[in-house]
Amino acid sequence: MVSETEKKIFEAARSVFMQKGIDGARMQEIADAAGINKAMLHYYFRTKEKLFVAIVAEAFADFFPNMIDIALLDLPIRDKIGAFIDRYLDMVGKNPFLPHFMIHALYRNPELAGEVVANMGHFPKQIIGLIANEMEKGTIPKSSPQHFVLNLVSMLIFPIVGRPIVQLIYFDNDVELYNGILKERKEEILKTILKEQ
Amino acid sequence: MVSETEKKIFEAARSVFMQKGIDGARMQEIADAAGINKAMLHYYFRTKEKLFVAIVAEAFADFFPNMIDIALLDLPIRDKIGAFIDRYLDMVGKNPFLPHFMIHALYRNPELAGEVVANMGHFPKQIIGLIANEMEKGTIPKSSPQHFVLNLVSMLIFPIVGRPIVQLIYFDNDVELYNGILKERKEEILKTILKEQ
DNA sequence: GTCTATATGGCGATAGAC
DNA sequence: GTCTATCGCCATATAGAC
Repeated sequence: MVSETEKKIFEAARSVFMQKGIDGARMQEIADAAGINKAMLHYYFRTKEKLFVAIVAEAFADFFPNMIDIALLDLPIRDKIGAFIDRYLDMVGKNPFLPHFMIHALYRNPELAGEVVANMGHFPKQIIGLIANEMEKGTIPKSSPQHFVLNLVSMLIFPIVGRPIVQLIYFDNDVELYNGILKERKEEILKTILKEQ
Repeated sequence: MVSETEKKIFEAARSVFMQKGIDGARMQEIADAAGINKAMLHYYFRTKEKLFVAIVAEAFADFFPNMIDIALLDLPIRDKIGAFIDRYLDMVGKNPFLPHFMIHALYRNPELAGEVVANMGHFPKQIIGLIANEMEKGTIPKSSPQHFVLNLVSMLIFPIVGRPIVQLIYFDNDVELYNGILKERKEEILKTILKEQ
């Protein structure tokens, strides 16, 4: 049983930690966002770090199941990869801070690897196996399944996490222009990894 | 004229800020790493923020000239892109924290965009122009030069900045295995963006 | 469970002797 | 220029009334 107060704290903490990380976040800011006082944060979560770990664990626990069930869809591989891209961009639309948060959290807190692994199930093996299978069938270009997946997620995620710098350097910090580029990414990624001319 | 002490402070600050960011860094830690006391940091740089901005500006000011002169080499485009990849991986070898630092610094401090732009010269336009030119010549597959460059830097940089999470999820946190993967990236990236089967 | 008030320590920054 | 000592503040965390 989870109280209303605990839920409000959790939502506020998610918002603040996602945007500022554990170092940049302030317990007072989380309390304000939750509409309660600082003492309640410690009553429910004891320490700032425990609260942060809970948010990280939730983020990863939500992420993998949300991505993996696409592998189960009965679709041609091109559509399946397209759905994978759509799903990711949809998650990012709902929470623009998620990609940077996941990367930065594990970058600065590698000791949280255990929390992450506990929540990812068979996600990686399923994805790699799926790709290897399609390569055998000849429906996608034969190469290393690991590199294929790495290429896919790189071209999908980097334009998001690197947005502030890429948008600035290559697109004069033009937000609308960059939004347009992002809309074109799906087709561009598919054409590139499937090596369509 | 820059004193020895100032140099030592700068090197220590670079090391600490690169690894921990401005929020995670402590002036005391920088002073210890420099082998001097906290008061000297403020004597030379007045505030933590000014010191941080100086480090960010230096990082970007070093980066672009180091990457752009490859465009001037008289090489076939495949070799030129290969040299671009080599140069980047070489920089990362010397400073593994650089990619994440550059992205995170601008992510959390977008107001530093001005510092960055001031130091990047004509880097972006030169790169895009070079690619557009090669597409006209037909030496690389015709598409959008912007997406081509975005694909290239994505496949190059994401496996570095996302290393903690990618290595964990797809490679069981096996450091040696992941080092091997990174060594294969150059050929893999070239084959993918040039759409070689 | 929820609040106010406070303990406790660490932070960036400065004063001032040398 | 370099140091020690310290200021003033703000952070996390707790005590204790209700």
